[in-house]
Amino acid sequence: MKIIAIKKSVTAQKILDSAEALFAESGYDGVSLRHITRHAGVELALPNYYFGTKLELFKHVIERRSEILNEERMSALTRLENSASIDSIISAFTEPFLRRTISGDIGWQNYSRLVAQIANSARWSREIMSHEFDPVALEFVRRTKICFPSAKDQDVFWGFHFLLGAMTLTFAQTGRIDILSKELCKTTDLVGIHKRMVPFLSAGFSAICEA
Amino acid sequence: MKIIAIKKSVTAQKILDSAEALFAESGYDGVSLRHITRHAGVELALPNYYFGTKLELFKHVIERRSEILNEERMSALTRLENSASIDSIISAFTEPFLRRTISGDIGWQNYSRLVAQIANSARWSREIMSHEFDPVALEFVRRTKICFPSAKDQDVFWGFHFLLGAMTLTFAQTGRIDILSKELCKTTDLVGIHKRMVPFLSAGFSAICEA
DNA sequence: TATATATTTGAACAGTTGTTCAAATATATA
DNA sequence: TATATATTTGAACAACTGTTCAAATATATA
Repeated sequence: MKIIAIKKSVTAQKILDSAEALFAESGYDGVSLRHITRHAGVELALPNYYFGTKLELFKHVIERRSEILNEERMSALTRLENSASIDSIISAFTEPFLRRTISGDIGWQNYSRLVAQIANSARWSREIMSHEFDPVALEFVRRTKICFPSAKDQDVFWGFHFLLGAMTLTFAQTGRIDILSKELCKTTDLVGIHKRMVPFLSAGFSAICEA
Repeated sequence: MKIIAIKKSVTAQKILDSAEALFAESGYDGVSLRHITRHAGVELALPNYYFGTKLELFKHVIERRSEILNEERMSALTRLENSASIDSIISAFTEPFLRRTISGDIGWQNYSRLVAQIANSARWSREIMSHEFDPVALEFVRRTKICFPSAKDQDVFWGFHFLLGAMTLTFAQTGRIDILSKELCKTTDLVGIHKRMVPFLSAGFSAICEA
């Protein structure tokens, strides 16, 4: 089965959509191929026909949108001028994810929740996150170093790490903050959150990267 | 089975330890009762005897250490003077976790990884995180509000949210940052990370909570 | 020591798991 | 239209799942 065929097959896309939604809700092991095929309205044998094993299906789910996200982030980063502020560098990294997630596309919302789980899992983080997202992450680090010429490399890497933690939990949309704040804060208000997140992270970077 | 009996039974503790280690590695659905009992060297029926269902066992694993953590955080927060800085408030919240995790106790390291996954999972976050950790979180918010009198409640809640994301990913110890930074940064160097994390988060809070 | 309670054992239950495959059907090619 | 390729079907496989329980054993109590 070639990639071109998968992209064109509506059956393959239905399987990916259902798998994405269910994996986002219950994780890799919490979902069976029968759950996925029932949800997608297709036969049990079809995931194997298009994607191979369950694990390969899982990786296809991740890759389908990481390709898009990587392109958008990379082009946003390279579009910055050399003297770009830390605010604009952070935004270049976080905004593509924000735009996709708030677009109303339920698929991107599921994907966000799924990535949050993967990023915080020892089992998946190295295997999937590193493989999918490290090249763009390194470009982010490179641009941030230019912004803070006196910063040590480690400071920038740890800054990125804190950014990633804050960002993934935000896009995970767990709803916990809604309960904690007695509905004062809404998990779904991603635009409002983003307006606070970028200044929060910018100040954090400045604090540890400026000598 | 009474709680007192569970705490005294070495079998019950062996089951909790094994469950904790395996759940941390592979999540709730990635681990079977047979994995747990084999790992613990006990019979399959014993988790049911001591804890009931698999889900109840899972919750016992979480509660065992959340009780300790909550007490230590709460007493660290109440020990602060009224004019405490944001640095000291954040430290009061994050240090107990740090101390336990770096103590060398592998159980606490497993617990940290497990909590990170739960906090970023839509399925578990509301059910478990809110129930276990919200009272202390609200005390953290209350103290932070005193620190920033002009801050809106929402700003403080979102600050806490970003803190939680950065902290959980840190204690998750996924090892991804080691790969990204080509071993320049070490996931296991929690003391070094904490020294950067507190200033990072303090500056973030100040940025969004000061008028 | 005799009796009551607590714990452990080993097996069984029905249902679910990922994966495979030959046969059937649909679609494209010549 | 005849032939080749792509896709779908429905069933089967062995292994694994959480839960239950009566019987066996160990421990405490009187």
